[in-house]
Formats: sequence, structure tokens, C-alpha cells
Amino acid sequence: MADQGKFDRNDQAEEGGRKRKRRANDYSIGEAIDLLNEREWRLLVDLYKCRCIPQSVVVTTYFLDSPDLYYEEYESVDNLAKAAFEEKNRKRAVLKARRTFKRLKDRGLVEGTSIIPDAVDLPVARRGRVTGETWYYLSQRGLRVVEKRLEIPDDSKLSKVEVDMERAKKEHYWELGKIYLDLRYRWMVSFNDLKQFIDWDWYPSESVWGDNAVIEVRPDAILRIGEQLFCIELDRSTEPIQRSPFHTEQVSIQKKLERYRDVIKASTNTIIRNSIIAFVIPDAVYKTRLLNVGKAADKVFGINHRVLIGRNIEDILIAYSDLAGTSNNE
DNA sequence: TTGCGGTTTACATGAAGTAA
DNA sequence: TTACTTCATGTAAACCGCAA
Repeated sequence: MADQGKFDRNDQAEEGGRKRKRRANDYSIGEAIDLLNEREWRLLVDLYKCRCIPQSVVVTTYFLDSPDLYYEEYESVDNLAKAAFEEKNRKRAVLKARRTFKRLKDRGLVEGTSIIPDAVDLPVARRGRVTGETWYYLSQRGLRVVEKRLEIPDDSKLSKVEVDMERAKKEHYWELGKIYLDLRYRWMVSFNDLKQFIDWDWYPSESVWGDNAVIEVRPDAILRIGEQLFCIELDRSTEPIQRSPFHTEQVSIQKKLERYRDVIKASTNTIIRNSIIAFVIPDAVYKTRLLNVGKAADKVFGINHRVLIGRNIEDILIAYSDLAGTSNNE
């Protein structure tokens, strides 16, 4: 009967006479949800919005608290000792982050890899480190759990396969993810006292349709601040774009803008009609690229267009407040 | 070999839960 | 109430693969 008790409680199942830890499938979805704290929820939701997050960013964004929270004497010691505390604090945060992710992994909510495939491909004598930074993703279960929490309607739900395929363009999605994190943890915090900025959301892969549901445009992400929609187009000049050899860069941007124009024209939804197209060009070294987009916008929409261009989301927000509010005498 | 950076493990501690 | 168990956490040490 002692054995009976053992098998009834799977968290204490024994193997070879020794207790073992619970494994991934030992947790039901309900249990996994029960065990999530606020930080872990925030993490999962952000992971959903960003698709992927590297470990170092996880540490600094969610786990790195100020050193004096953990080491009371921090404020009273000299700089050298302070640096030691900061280092200790960082290590503590890293460990905490890893343990958290291990737990989430054990409960089947996230997955992660750190192998660099190209490095492994080389002969042993020629390769350097084969593991790089660990990247985290949501698992199938994690996706479902977050979608339930965010109350995502069925037709907007993501398929795990699709999300997995996005990993092939990890750099692109991470570039977008950084914009989201920037917004959430820098700009929206600093704008917190401005009521208009409190109600906002981020939709990483959502289409915008015209009324007839025939013509569609798919921005890289949609940012909604109150009633204002921003269709975010991330433009990385390093990214190879497949196109006919007769098309120049400018033409392709223009084509994209024309598509937006057509969708907006075909829509009676005022939110869509008033939407702003925001081109974020993070690695625009020369102004010309920014100007080219501007020129294309003039051509497609005319002089008073609603196309904003910037190197980062801050530029866009500043340009937006210029555009929106001379009435808003800040 | 030695040192480095990332990762895992051992151990101590305290909080919370549980059976007697 | 007491003794015991479980779990999360912080710290330190061990471990691992690799480069110099």
C-alpha cells in the first residue's frame, strides 16, 4: 500500500528508488497557469508580442532590480564595492531568469535554443563556440495560454507552425520586438502621465482590409494608441528583398505605399482611413534613404500625407505629436 | 595547461503547508 | 503545537566546451 500512494502522486514518482523532479508532461495546462506569477505573465505576453527574446534582454528587462533592494549596504560603500555589488546583482538576476525559464520550460510553456547551426557544421578543429546566446520562444501550449489571457479572437490566433517559420527571419522579428519593448518599457512609462498614451496595444501580424475584403495590406506590426492606428513598416536595408531586376528600391517602397493607399481608399472605417503609416528604418546610415521614402510618400499621397519616417519609434512618436497636436499645447 | 564564460548543481535558509 | 515536507531563492562551487 505504500506503493499505491507513490503512484497516486506523480510529483513524487520514484525512479530507481530516488525521487525525481516533475517533467514537462506532468503538468496539466491548468496547473501551469495556476503557478504563473505576474512577472511570468508579463514575460509570456511580451514573448507573444515579440515572438522571440534573447536571454540577455530577458535579464535586463524583467529580472534586474536595483542592487540596494538586495544589498542594504550598497548605498553606503565606495565605488569599487558598488561595482562588486552590481556584478553580484547581475549574476543573481541571470540565475533567477534562467531558473524561471527552466520552470516555464518544465511546464511546457516556452522553448529555447542556443545552438548556432552554422558553427556546428564546421569541422571540429575549425569551429569556435557552437552555442551562442539563448533565444526563447513560446511553445504550442504557451501560445494558447497567452491567447486565452489576451482574449484573442479565433480568427486572429496564430498557428504554431507559422510562428515557428518566423524563426527563419528571427532578426527581422527581433527588430520589431525591440520596438515593442522600447514602447512598453521606455516610452509608455515616460508618457504615463499623459492619459492619451495609456490605452495602447501592439499587434505583430495583423492584416488591414478594405471594405470589400478583397484588397489587403499586411504591415509588419500595428500599433494602436487610443483610436490612432500606426501601420509599422520595418525597413532593414540589409534585408535582401526579392524583386524583379527592373525594380529599384524606391519603386518597391512606392508600390507598398500604393497598396496602403488602395486599402485606405477602399475602406469606410474611419480608424483605418485615419491610420498612419510609419516607416522605421533603424539602420539608415544616410539621410537619402529616409528622404527616398518621403519622396515616394509625396508621390503617392500628395503633400499632406500621413506617412511618418524615422530611425526608431521615438522619431515616429515625436513626428506624430507634431502632426497631431498643435492643439495639444504641451 | 590555464582561464573564461555560460550553465548546472549543492547547500543553507526561510516561508508555507500538512499530518499527528 | 510540533515535527516534518516542499518549494523558491541566494550563494558558491563544480562542470563543460573552448581558446590562447
